[in-house]
Amino acid sequence: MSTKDDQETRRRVLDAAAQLFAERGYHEVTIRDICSAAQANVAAVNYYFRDKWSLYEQLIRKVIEGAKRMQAAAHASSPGTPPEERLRSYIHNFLKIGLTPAEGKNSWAGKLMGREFVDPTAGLDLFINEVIRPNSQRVGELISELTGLPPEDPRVGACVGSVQTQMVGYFGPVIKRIAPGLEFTPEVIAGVADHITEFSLAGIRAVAQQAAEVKK
Amino acid sequence: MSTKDDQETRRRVLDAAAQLFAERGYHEVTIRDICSAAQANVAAVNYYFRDKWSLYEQLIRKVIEGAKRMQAAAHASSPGTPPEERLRSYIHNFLKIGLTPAEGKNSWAGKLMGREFVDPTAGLDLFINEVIRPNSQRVGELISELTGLPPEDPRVGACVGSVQTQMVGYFGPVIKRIAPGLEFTPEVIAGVADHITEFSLAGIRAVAQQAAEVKK
DNA sequence: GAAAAATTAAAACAACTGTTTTATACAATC
DNA sequence: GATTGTATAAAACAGTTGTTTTAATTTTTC
Repeated sequence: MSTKDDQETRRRVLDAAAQLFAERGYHEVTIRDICSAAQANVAAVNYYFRDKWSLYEQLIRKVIEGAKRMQAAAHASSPGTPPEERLRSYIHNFLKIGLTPAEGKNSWAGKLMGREFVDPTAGLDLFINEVIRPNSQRVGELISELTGLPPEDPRVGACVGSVQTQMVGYFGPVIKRIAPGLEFTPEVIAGVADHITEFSLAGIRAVAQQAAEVKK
Repeated sequence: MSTKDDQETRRRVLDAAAQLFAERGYHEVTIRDICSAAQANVAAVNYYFRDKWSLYEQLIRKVIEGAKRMQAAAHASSPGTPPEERLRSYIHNFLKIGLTPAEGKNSWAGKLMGREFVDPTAGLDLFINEVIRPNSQRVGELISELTGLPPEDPRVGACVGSVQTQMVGYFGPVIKRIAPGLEFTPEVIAGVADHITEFSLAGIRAVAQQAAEVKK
């Protein structure tokens, strides 16, 4: 029926590619790197996946799927939860996905996402459209709820930006150099999430208060 | 005495390189691109600057110098100014350097700095050590003053991170795709700076308040 | 104005990239 | 058991990169 090793090298290539892309980014990884790490021939990538990009795209889509599932789960938190706690769990979840270091099986996914913020490819557009944008909208609704401002208000958009940039900043290349020894253990991640949450909630309330004063 | 065009092609190459590097980043610009834009021969880069990297490094160092002068001027604001306003002018200055669109003569400098956050090279290390780090320290002192916490306190560091990431976020690739039509006019920049300032001041005060409560 | 130095131009180099081709081994199908 | 389809391997290809070489030209120096 099936071959002795039924697409086994295909999987090896896929695994090696995930690992390497997550570590170094799309442009810094060659087909030869991948095939060498997967102990396969140079032609394997073009044989199983049409070309280098299609291989990468397949991985990106996996990441997006995973992120969507995670976020859906996170947003489905008990409907009675106050917006403050919904914001906190959103932030915590986002950081957990992206910062948890590589060990478990799907650890490359978060790294790859972070990579896209640093060394963007066309994959970033996919990611933004399917993950970031819907999330921004929900965060916007949350902030709208917290401030009493309509979701389209530019001040709400600015707050969404402040929340997102604080999170994304932890993926970027600067943090690693400013704080080289920083290990992202679950406790550290939770601490970061708490800080961003408290910091942002205060900022959001200030914006709301100022808006109310202007209106008066 | 001096040549008819006294290193004129050298300057042309340098100008073209600045423009192109700022637009596309180090890796995406070839020597041939530069020389073609400068209407010089392919060998010009290697003749005047030893190699591609040395040319780039020279530009990075110019950026750093300019940024240092700017920051020094910004920090030398009247000594009686309250920390809130010092923070605001710091943020505004940083954004102005980095976001003001290309037209004037030295416009490429800010773009190049932003590029390093997106597509980092060894130049980022120089920039971090000579610009970001000293600035972070001053912002840390500012926040220390605002919160009453010692500068080494991790909570102060977290606040510094929140301020920096909000600013750097506006350089990244995500903003351009979330808000594609956004033009960074002086008014928009001032608006962004004001938002980040108010947002962050509220966050900082919240951290201070929580710290005071814990102590009690 | 001749010799020396500096600059520009054109071509060639060597290394590397993604991809394709060709050949060979192997399993499955009839 | 010959044929067909699939998987691996090795080699070659075509394009691009940064860099160097070799000549020709211009400019400076004496």
